[in-house]
Amino acid sequence: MAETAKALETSTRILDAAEVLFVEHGFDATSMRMITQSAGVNIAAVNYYFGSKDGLFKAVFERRAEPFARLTLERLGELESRDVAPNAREITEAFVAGSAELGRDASLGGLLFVRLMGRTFVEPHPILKESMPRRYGEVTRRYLAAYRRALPHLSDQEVHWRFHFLTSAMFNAFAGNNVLRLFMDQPLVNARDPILVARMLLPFIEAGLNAPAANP
Amino acid sequence: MAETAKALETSTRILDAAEVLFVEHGFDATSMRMITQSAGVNIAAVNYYFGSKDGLFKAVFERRAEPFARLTLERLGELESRDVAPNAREITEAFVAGSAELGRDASLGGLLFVRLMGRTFVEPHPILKESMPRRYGEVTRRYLAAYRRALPHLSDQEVHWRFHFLTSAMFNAFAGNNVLRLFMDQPLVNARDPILVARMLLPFIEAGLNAPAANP
DNA sequence: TTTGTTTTCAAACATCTGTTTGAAAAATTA
DNA sequence: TAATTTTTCAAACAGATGTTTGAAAACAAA
Repeated sequence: MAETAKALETSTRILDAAEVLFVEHGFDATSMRMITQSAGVNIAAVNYYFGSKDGLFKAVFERRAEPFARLTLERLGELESRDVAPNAREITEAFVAGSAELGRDASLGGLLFVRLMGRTFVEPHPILKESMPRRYGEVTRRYLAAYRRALPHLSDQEVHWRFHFLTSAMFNAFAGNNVLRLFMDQPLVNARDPILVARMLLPFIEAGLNAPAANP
Repeated sequence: MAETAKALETSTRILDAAEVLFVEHGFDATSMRMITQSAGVNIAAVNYYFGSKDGLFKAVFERRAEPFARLTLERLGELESRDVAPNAREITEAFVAGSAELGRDASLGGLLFVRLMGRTFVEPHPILKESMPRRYGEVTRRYLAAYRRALPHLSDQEVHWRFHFLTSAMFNAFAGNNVLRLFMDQPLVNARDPILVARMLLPFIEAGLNAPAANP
């Protein structure tokens, strides 16, 4: 199945609709009927093309996973092919640029995938347990190694901690998961424009990474 | 209703069970039957004491909201009553200390509430729209003002952005929402111990806050 | 066209959802 | 004690959930 042009168009419409709804409402709060209605297809189509709702979720993720991994690895590769070793700022720029690029190009899923990532950290769906490390293991390992070289004053452990912090800040920022939006009536900052977010984010992260070690 | 000792004990058992389950599975994926079964009470008890599932969620939040707001405001108040103006590190310590304290004291909800907060940024429940700004508006305003004074080289806007970044990193760190946990098979960093998290977090955030402005 | 495959569709499936009911039990008040 | 209120409980409620069915429609290959 899913070989003809017709089938491809239908399954794509389902993926597009599901992506938006999963990001907006989360996995559990998004029903099959919401998805199929939004996609303009029959309810049975989801099970026909993706087997189950879980299968659809996985497919939604898989479609964006490769471009994202490719983009971030490409940027890092360019950096490391130079003759001078990249510093923390440049490595971060490569990573952020990949995300921002993804966020700008609608054909790559736009900001939706970044937001979906942000959700997934908080509520990881069991079905991704296996595919995520396979897809992003290399990305993570290579960025961690690059940071390690750029930050010789930090231990392995502490480099991992800081990567944890920077990705949290980054994904939430791109997703617009703003504390202020929740805590204040008129938040001053509520933008999701990837360019603006990246510009605000970079000085913060660069300084945070270069900070002295916590361990004495 | 909810005046006798018996009623108080029952409603507390419901709140405790619901808190754990909401944090673990989220609002939608947690059913009434899961909650009442875990609490050892009849299904109807939730509607009897809290009116509805939404009402229960609000009650779960409200129970922890006041102690958290009080703790963070107390720490800031102590700082500002000194004769020297606090710097960014000290202000952050006050904020983080409040969260860590909450995380350590089980009677205050332990880490559960911090994790629930983390979830709420990503999937804000409509029922909190009104109560959150009322509860945390003052906390946010006072911390933002303190940061503003401690970071005169930053605009209002940029202070807000950095507060956004620091809270994202903080809540995710305390909640253990680790990118590495999702991306790698054997994450080096997976601790949720508030003391350790706070020690790793502080140098990163302090440096990030003090970083030069992004705007030229 | 005829044959075979792929795709759509309305309807029904069993199961789970949050909520309500009305009576029994327990606790409190008089 | 008896009268009254508060709290529990099993059962049922209407509606939504993901999934399956089997036939009709659309398409492709012969």
